[in-house]
Amino acid sequence: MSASTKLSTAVKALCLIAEDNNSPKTSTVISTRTGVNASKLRMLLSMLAKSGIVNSGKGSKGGFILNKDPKDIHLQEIYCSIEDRKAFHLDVQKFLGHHLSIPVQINNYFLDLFAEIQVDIEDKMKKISLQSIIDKLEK
Amino acid sequence: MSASTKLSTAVKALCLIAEDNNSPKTSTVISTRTGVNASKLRMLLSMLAKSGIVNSGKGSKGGFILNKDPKDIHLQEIYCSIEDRKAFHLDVQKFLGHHLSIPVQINNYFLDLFAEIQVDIEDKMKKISLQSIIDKLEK
DNA sequence: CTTATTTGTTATAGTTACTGTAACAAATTA
DNA sequence: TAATTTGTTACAGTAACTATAACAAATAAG
Repeated sequence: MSASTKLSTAVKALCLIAEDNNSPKTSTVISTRTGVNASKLRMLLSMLAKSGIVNSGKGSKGGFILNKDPKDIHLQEIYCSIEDRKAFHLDVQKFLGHHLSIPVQINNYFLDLFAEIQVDIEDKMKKISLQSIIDKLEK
Repeated sequence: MSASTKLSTAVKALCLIAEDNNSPKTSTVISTRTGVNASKLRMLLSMLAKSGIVNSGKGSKGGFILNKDPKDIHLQEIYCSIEDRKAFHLDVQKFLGHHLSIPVQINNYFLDLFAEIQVDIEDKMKKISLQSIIDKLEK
């Protein structure tokens, strides 16, 4: 599952949970509504639980609820919870040349550039709250 | 080869070609200096040739030369020449629900967001010329 | 206490995608 | 005619991803 698919899947799940935050939603219910496998959802949601975005409960009254107001949940936060890998997978090919060779210097140049792009993307995502996405859906 | 690896590899090749644009450089020579397989370089460079960034010549005096001033070659142009796939591979998972279901709406939301990010990245790349990269190497 | 439910995590089998290389026709030069 | 080099296709090997299954641990209910 790519970083961007994970992100959109997580947001789908969070929107469904937000519909009624009084009754926990199980991974099975979310799976039925989103078409995403329940195991996979549990993997994503357990990561969101670890970073305090949702609460999870086991057993017959178990499931997932939001642990924060949707106004206070931002895309960047969700993204960082579910994605270890730096960035949207912007990489360069390693080359074992000496320090001042062109390939090595270009690698460093692009590592810097891709890091900058990553920051830009995360800044953009910091400005987007879960609530703002929910508002757009209700239109 | 990921989009970003392709891009940095192409720039490496172009920088080496730019060193002396009077004598064409063969894929074998560029391969030796970059550590990238010659066949793969030919694939990349043939795409750059199709979009007019380099000229290629076959035979014993053949090889690749730049077809433009490095000041007039921009990263975005290089990127678009070598990459069919839209963007840095930002995707969402398809879901066959009805038109107004949350998963479908979220998919559309993220497709728009990722398209916006793609435009941001390309705008950034439009401002970077091959010459500006070469200048940084000579420092 | 036992049974049912649900998360959290690991494992697994099947498939897809990527990687590096080879191979060779077509074009060019000598 | 022979040597060189691009441009393109093919291919085998490997790595990565996908979807699902499986099950221990925790919780709730009867």
